[in-house]
Amino acid sequence: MPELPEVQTVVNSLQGIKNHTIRDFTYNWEKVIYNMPPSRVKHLLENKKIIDITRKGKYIIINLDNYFLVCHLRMTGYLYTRKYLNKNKKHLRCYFTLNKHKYLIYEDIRKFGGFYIYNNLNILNKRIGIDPFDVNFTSTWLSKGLKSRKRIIKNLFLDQSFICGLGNIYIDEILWYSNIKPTKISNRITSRKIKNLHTNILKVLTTSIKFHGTTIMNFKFDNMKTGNYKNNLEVYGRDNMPCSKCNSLIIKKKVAGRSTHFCKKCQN
DNA sequence: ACGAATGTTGCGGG
DNA sequence: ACCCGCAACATTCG
Repeated sequence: MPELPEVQTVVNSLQGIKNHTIRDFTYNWEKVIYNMPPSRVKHLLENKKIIDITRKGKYIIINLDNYFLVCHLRMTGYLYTRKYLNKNKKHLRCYFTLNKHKYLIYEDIRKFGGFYIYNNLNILNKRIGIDPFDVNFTSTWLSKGLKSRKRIIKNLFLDQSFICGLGNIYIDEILWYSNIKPTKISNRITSRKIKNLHTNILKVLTTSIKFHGTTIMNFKFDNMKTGNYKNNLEVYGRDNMPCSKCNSLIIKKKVAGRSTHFCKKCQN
């Protein structure tokens, strides 16, 4: 569920804990920290100050001075801060007790998400590709990237080591705006279309951030708020409904093992 | 009622 | 290089 706009929405909603200090860590699910046993975390992060909260791709990065607390929400993770803690929440997986009587709380229905704790961001930066809001993400960069590969465009965009932050929903939307069919091979997309594609990536993501992302089923931020970009969706979830450009019906079929929505007439 | 599908990622294998 | 299938897990949909 959470793709770049949703993750950015969460990051924005967490800015209030900047300059707070971690006092304690409590967990009730053993695998909530991907890269170490959670029993070590309390000692490691105690009294660490939150310098800032940023994002790369779909990763939330909490800078703790000499440590980085990195969170990935996967499908159903909720990360939020509250003044009070409800320990009875069914899907509460862990929480950080901060000073000033605040909590940083992590819930996750499906238990796919969780945290990494790193000394630096080398591993993360090596694993994931360019973020669409990175200044180096230009249409020239995109053009080189697409033309040097022969990959189905939907697969390529799902590959976070190429571009990070796009997922199933926004890829379908972006390709529709760009008149590119999801199965198009990357090196056969014309330069003119690539230029337009680059613009549409930024446009769709920026607009969605303005609407606090898309809530289809599970996405929530700041404990219970939902995103409103859903009303702007042109193809995702609109199979058998008319394309707003040409009126023919939106198709849904599996591409890259994922449900993919597109207009047969507009996208080629 | 039960199998399929759900937005993600990382892995092994072809 | 690249793609596929699957696993991690809980809930909802048809």
